[in-house]
Amino acid sequence: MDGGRIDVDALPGGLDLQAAVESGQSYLWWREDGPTYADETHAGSDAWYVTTVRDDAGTPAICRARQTDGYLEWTATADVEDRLRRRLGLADDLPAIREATPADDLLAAAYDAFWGLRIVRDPPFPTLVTFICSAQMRVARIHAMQQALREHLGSPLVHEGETYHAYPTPEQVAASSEAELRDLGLGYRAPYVLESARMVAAGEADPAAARDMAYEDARDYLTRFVGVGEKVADCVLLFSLGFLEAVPLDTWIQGAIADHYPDCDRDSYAETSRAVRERFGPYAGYAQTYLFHYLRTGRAEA
DNA sequence: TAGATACCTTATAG
DNA sequence: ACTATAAGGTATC
Repeated sequence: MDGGRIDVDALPGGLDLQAAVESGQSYLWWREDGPTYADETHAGSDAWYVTTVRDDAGTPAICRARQTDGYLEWTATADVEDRLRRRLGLADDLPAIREATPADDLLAAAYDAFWGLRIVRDPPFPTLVTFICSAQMRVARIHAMQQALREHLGSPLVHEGETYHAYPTPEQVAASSEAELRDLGLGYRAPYVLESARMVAAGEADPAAARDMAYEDARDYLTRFVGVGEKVADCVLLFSLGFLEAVPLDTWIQGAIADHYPDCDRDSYAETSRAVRERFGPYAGYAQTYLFHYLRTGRAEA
C-alpha cells in the first residue's frame, strides 16, 4: 500500500483530471463510481479513477487517483508518483504553452472552458492498440474495448481487497486469436490489433522506438503497424510519445479546419498537417486536444 | 500517386 | 419494430 498527494495549485496552469482522462486522449483510466463517458457533460467531478502502470521491469501496479480540494491524491500498490506525474503531463507549463500558441476566439474559448486539461503520456503499446481500435468508433465504445481487453487478457492484481486487471502485454495480446478479439467487440480491427501485437512481441517493431525520431519520420515509422495510418500514428505520437506538435486530423478537427481555419485546408493529410503545425506552432497538439474536447462536448454551440 | 469502396459492430435517428 | 446512418480510419484495389 502506497500513496500520496500533490498540490495542483502549485502546477503551472493547474489540473483538470477529469478532462485529462475523459477527453478522448486516454482510454486507460476508468471511473470507480460508474461507467466512464456515461455522462460527458458532468463537471467538477471528484470521482476516483483507476489505471495500471508498469515499472521499467514491466511489473504492473494499480493506481487509484482523484482530484479534490485542490489536491491530486492517489493510492497504489507501489510508489508510482514519478510515473503518475509523467502520465498526466504535470511538468507541462500550460500558461507558457498557451502563450506560445497564436490566439483566436475559438481556441481561446476552448482553453477557457477546460483550463487545466493536460496532454497525457500514456504507455506506447496500450496507446497503439487503443487508437487502432478507435477507427470508426465512438469514444465510449473505444473505452469499453480497452476494458474488455484488460479483463479478458490482462493479469489480475489485487489492491485494497479489490481485483483489477493490468492492460495486457504485447505477448498476451499476441497469444490471443482473431476470433477471441472479435468476441471482445473489436470487429474488423481484431486482425489489425493481433498482427500489430505480434510484431511488437516478436521484436519486429516497437512503437517506443519512434520517440527518438524527427516528427515526420516518427509518424511514418508508426504506420508500419497494421491498422495504423497517419491519424492513428499522430495519436500515438501526441498522447504517448510527447510529440506536442502532432495534430491528429480526425473528423472533428477536419471539420473545425474547414469551418474556422480554411487557409490550412489542403488536399492531403500530410499537407494539412504541415499547414496546421505552421499556423499553431510547436504546441499545435495542445490546441488540437482543447478544440477536440470543446467541440465534441458541444460547448461550442454559440 | 490519387480516388473509390469495403469493413465489424453498436447506438441513435427517422 | 425496422432500416438507414454514422461512429477519433485504414487497407486494398
